[in-house]
Formats: sequence, C-alpha cells, structure tokens
Amino acid sequence: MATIQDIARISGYSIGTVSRVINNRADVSAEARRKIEEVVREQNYQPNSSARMLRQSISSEISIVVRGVRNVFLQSLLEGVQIRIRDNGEIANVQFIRETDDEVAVAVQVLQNLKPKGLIFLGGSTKNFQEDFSKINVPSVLISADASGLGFDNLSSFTTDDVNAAARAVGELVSQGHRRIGILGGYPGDAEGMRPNDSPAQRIRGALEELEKSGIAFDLERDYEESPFSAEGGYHTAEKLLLRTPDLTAIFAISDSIAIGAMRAFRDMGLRVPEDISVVGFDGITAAKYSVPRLATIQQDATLLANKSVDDLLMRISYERTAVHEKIPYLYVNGESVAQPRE
Amino acid sequence: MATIQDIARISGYSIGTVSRVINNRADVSAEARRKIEEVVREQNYQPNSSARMLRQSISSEISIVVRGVRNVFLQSLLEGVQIRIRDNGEIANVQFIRETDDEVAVAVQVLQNLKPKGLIFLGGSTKNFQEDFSKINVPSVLISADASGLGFDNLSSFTTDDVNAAARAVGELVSQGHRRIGILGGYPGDAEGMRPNDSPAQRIRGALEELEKSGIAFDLERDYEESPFSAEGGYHTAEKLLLRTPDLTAIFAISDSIAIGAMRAFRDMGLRVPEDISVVGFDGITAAKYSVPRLATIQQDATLLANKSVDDLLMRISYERTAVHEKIPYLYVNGESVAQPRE
DNA sequence: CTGAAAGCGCTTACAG
DNA sequence: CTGAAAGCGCTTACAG
Repeated sequence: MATIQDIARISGYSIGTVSRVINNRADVSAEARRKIEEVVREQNYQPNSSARMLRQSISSEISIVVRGVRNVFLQSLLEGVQIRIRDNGEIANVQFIRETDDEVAVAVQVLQNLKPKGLIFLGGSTKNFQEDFSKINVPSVLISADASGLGFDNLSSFTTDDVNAAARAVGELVSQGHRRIGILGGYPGDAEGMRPNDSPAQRIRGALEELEKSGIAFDLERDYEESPFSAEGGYHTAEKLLLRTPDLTAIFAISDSIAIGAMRAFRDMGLRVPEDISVVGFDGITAAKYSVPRLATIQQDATLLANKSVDDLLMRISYERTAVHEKIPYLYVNGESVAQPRE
Repeated sequence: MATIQDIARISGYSIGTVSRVINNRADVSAEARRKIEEVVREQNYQPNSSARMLRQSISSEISIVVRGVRNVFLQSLLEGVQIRIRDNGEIANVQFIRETDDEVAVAVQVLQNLKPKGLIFLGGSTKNFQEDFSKINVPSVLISADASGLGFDNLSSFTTDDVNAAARAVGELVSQGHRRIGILGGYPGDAEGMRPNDSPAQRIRGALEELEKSGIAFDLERDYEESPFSAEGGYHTAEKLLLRTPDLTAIFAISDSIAIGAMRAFRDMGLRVPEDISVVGFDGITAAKYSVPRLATIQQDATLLANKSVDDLLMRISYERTAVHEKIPYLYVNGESVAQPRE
C-alpha cells in the first residue's frame, strides 16, 4: 500500500503539498496538482482513513441507527439510504436496535466509539430526542418522525404526511359506506413514551379527525387496539379487537404488516376480506402487492424519503446549513381488501 | 474525552503500562492492574479506535457484505448476525450490493478502505470466491453457500442442507400423489456464473434427485423456469411456466418470496391454491406464516446460521483455527398450500 | 514488571 | 505557493 510519503517521494513534492492536493485545497499550483494527481492515480493511492480520523478526530463514516428490526418498511428505507450513501462515495455503518431500545442513547455511544461525521435515524420516538439529543453535535436526520417541534438545529427530519395520509385511508372506508371502523396499532396521545409528533400518533390523529369530520362515532376503549409493527402483532390484536367489538365492518391498520396479520386472523376466524370486513393498511411494502386479497394501502415513497434525507445530511456535513423538516408525498393504492359493508 | 495520557497521569503509571492493562496483557502486576482499571472506570475511558487502527493497521470492525438487497431471508439473517455481533461487544458495518454485483470484488475494496478484522458474506456465488477470494487475507465466513470445495483456509461456510431440504419439500408433493411437478427459481448446473455448490443449484439438485428416485419424469425445458429471488420474479415466472405447461399440479419454489409471488399469479389466473395447484416454498420467512393460504415450506434456522457463523468468525479472529464448513438442520413446515391433485 | 521512545499516516498552523 | 515540523492517541520492541 502506497502512503502519502511514497506519493511525495515519487512526485518530488513534500507530503504537505500532496495532502493539500488530496484534500482539494485551493492554494496549490496547477503544475503541482497535475503532477501529484498523476502519481496518485498511477500508484492507486488511497489515504489511510485511520490516520485521517486520528488527526481530525472525526471519522469519514456515516452511522445509521435502525430502530425496530422487524419493521419491513424501515428495511426498504435502509436499503434506499445505503444505496444513496454509496452512490455518493461515502461509507455507512448500521446499528440495529430493538423497538424498545433508546436510539439516542445508542447514538451517543456510537458517537463516542466511531465518531461518525453524520447520523441517520430510521424510526424513532421524539421523546428520546427531546431528552438526550442535545448530547449529539454532528449533523443528523430523523426519518419517519417529525422533529420540527424539537428545535435542534443539527437535526433534520423527513416524513410522510401521516395525518393527511391516515385521513385519506379512513376516508376511503367512509366513502364506501363504513360507519363502524376499527383502528389497529399506533398510540393515541402521549402514551408509552411516544409523542404526538411520532408517526404512530400522527396516523391515529389523522384517522380520528377524519372520523369526526364524517360524524362517525369512535370509542378508543372499544374500537381501537394497540399493536407492535409486525404481522404477528397484527394477528393477535386484530383477533382481540374483533372478539370485543364484533360489529366492526372495516379496519384501518397503521402499517401493512399489521394489516397482513389482521387479514390472516380474520380468515382464521371464518371472516372473508373484504366481503365480511374491509382492511386498509399503511406503508406500501412489497408483501401488500402480493397478498390475497391485495391490500389497499397508503404508499409511502421510500426512495424519495431516503434520497432527500441523505442529500440533506451530506450538504449539512460539508456546508453550514440549517436543518429542514419536510413532508414527502404519498399515494393511496387501491387493492382488493376494501368493499362496501354488507346489507 | 480522557486519553491514555490522562489515565497514565492520574494512575501514576506510564502509558505503556496502561496500554498493557487495557489490552489484557499478562505481564502487569496485580497492583498496577487494579489501580489502572479503577481509573479507567472512573474516567469512563474509551480507547481511541482510530489511533489503535493506525498503529495496528487493522480496524476493530467486522464488515458484512449482503448480496441481494431484495432477498427477505437474507434480511433476517443480517438481523441475527448484527445482533450476535453486538452482543459480543463488537461493531459491524454493512455493505449492501445488488444480486448481480460481485461480492468478492466489493470485499477487496472494503478491505482496502476499512481494513476490517473479519468479513461475513450473506448470499454469494462460489464462482466469485473461486476467482478472487485469494486476494482476501482476513478470517471470513460465507453464509448460504457451501465453500468446502474451494480450499481457502480463511473461509468458513454455514448453510442449510439444501439438497436434502429440497428433496424433502418435493417428497411432500410426491407423497400427496403429485406426478406433474414444476420448479421455479434456481440454476441447474453451471449456468449464469453459478456453481453447483451455490444454494440455488443445490436446491434444484435435491429436487431433481427426489423426482428421479420417485420415477417421475421432469423436463427442464418444459417444467422449470428460472426466477430472481423476489415475489415479483415469482409472479412473472409462475405465469410463464403455467401458460407453457398447464398440466402441472404442483410447484416447488426455491424461495418463499418466489412462492408467494407464484400463489398470487395463480390466483390472478383463476386457479385456486391448493385445490387446483399445490405450492411448496423454501426459507420460512414471516410472510409465509401469514399468507393466504399459509405456505408449506422448508424452515431454515436463521438464528442458528447467524450465531454459528459469528461465533466461528470471532474465534478465528482471535485464535489460530482452521475454517469449518457446516450444514445447519432445517424443518419442513406444513401449510395450507398443499393438497392432493384433483380427480 | 515497568518506563522511555519510536513510529503508524495523516493534517495544519507556521515560516518563508 | 511550498516545505519542515508538530502532534493526533495509541502499541510495541527495547532496556533495565
């Protein structure tokens, strides 16, 4: 492996000048730049990142913290983020944590150990950010929760417009004539360490607003069941909800995984989807396109979320910019899981 | 942030001795060890990994290369691997590459840039290893393809017994009375840069052996269709296969994603699963448990594959051991997607 | 068992 | 515009 010493010796310049060329500093003569760049190419020289990090006491990597390893939508988001980072010639490391772990606490530790130059959070609850994010001083992005209310100038956030999207999903059920609609998943209000700006809460909010606007009665105690973001969670909570409230004719699940588990539960209870009960999901994961019946859902734009987030982070790493908070458009996708209520 | 200098100053020992304590060297007095460890704890000292890497010219990270971002089974494997690595206090970075990319070429580059102390490959074709793995000199593990024939002493491999598992899956179809069985996915023989030891080829082999043993005729041109590892791939190739060969009564898909896409395609063609056509998958992903109908499949033990692979890698990083090649047990899981052929 | 010192490969004031 | 030199925080022969 060639080092900066070799390049200096071969090119006839000092290592200082070589370093300046490598780092694209302006104060180098065109002549020196040309010659040194040629040698760099010839020798296939790659700067030693450890030495660089040691000197600058910051790594050249970006750390990604994924909260909720079972969440299929986050996986597609992660894929998009990784690809965008690589396409920009940057390197990322990933930390997977459980849905119950504290992503900010993990990030603080990662920051100490790996010294990333930027952080990306996939999934997360604004509560943890509120409490501990002040310990983090590198540019960061939170994807899938709105951090605008938190007031950190090094934290951007990109998210689907959860309130409107959920309202749209419920609106589809209402327009089919449903008046007895159940909700699966999410957290109403300030429960369980969640905050009103987290997407589970936002989706509930959008759904409730739409119901109210349509003059449809809804009772959280009776028509709603909390659920983890998984098919397994959806299966069990759907069963529980429908045993308690058998007159429901439609379900809004705040994630496709939950919806798919719910559809399977209904089937096992002897109910047909959509003839006996309609289901709408949220996310637009692959499984929703191939399920039987095909799931009607809100399609989030994972690619756009990923690309915008990475681009914003890279800009803020290199230049002085303020954090932004942006809502990404969604699409309602028809499926086979919604029909008019019986009789 | 405390440095080794601070610990030396506070404890009254030299930085050499502190370094020896941190690295658990034997040649330190109990007294010195006790005192220094106390100061380390008090100061919450974390060695600077960049300095360490620079000095030792090797990173303390493990790099994971995932080939086939769309492959759901690899995602669950990745999850298991990550968790096992973290549970052992180690740090991993992940590189996602496309199914068509060369995982060994990427690894060579990663090795140069990140200098990981070990490599884990999720998915991969032995062809690329055969050609270029000699350039890689750190302990490595290949998961989901058998590398025993390659003869690299720094490359272990862990894989499900694909031949027997595929034979078992097809055997279930045969025992139900099926004689016209189609196969979806995989590569027979040496096609497309695949090698006979790669799992797609092994699964085909097991299936063909079982068919032959049962005296069932099979024509690759007529009864088989190649498919990418995805629901989308399964959807299109299943349709193509059945339009060409409509007398098939059962399908063996070499992955659950393919099987799920196939079931959806059959439904859209007006066929019922399993009444009109039976389907068996391979992998045991979550979606298979919640699909309608539930998919009969081979359940691979992702957790055991992940744990054994990580444990083996960590042992070989720390100690002089030879690489191993191990087959992990599988389970056949009954579903609702298999029935006897009609009439 | 311990300390003093070299050196890993860089970046960056400082001088000219 | 360029070079010489300090120093980032460690590890590891070397000497005692």
